Amino acid sequence: MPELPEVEVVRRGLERWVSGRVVARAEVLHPRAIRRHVPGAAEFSARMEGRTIGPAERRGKYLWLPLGGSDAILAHLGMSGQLLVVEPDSVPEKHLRVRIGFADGGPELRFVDQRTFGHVLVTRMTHAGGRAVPEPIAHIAADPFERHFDDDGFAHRLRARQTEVKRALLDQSLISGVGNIYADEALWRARLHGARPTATLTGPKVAELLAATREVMSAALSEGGTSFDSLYVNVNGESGYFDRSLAVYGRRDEPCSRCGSPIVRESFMNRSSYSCPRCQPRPEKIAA
DNA sequence: CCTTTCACCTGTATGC
DNA sequence: TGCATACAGGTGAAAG
Repeated sequence: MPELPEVEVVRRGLERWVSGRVVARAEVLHPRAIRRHVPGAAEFSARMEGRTIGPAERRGKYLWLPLGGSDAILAHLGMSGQLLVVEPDSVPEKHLRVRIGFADGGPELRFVDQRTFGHVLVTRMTHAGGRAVPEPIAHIAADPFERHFDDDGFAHRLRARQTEVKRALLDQSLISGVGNIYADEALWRARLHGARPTATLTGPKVAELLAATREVMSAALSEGGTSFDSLYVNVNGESGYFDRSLAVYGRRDEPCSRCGSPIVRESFMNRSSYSCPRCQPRPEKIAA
């Protein structure tokens, strides 16, 4: 379940193994993997053949490889997507969706995705949020590690929302890169229950939550990303693993490391939320 | 316009 | 054993 730290690990792998190389051919093995490339598979391949891959970039959970001329290969790993760099003659993976070969005859880039929630496409670049980004993600907010992320603006917009704080953290148009795992971890660090109405948070509390978000994702990145079901694999096929450092996620009934109370699991948006019932008390419902 | 819900997808674990 | 069900959950379209 790649979130920002895992995607950043992949970006670094692409930067090392793919940037600077010339695309020779691209093959689409599953149409759903390029469903957001409207012109179709043939155009997808033709669009990148002969072009040189630029430095790998990322915003939140999206990755892209500039092709020059304001084009880029944009990728999202979804739930189970992997970008692998492997020898061209290596056995095709069971869920191989797209393969991109290079003119130098070296290792090829493969997009492998069991659940095909992820996707790849070639797109034009545009300008959004003070930065050149691929057109399809112009609506995605800056992530908290971007140089120009606006902390005060984030606090202001979050507090103006009529929703709960975990929903806001997961809203990629407000802040990008945060998924279910790190949202729970950040909320635990900030001692907030996910159901807390955003409008009741003070500015300093939002700043604390933002700091906690950065801390937990920095820690994950320093250890190479998190994985739970072995589906997440970095660009060279090496699995990232970080779950020992998680305080609450997936730890139902285990003692909270701060107060010893058993961690509880609650259903949320057809997902799971984990929290400490003592450190993060659920806000009382206020009658309307 | 803002917020919430649901479809999309498949492998693994669990229950009867 | 076999079948049904729950679960993992990011995204964006659709609904409210």
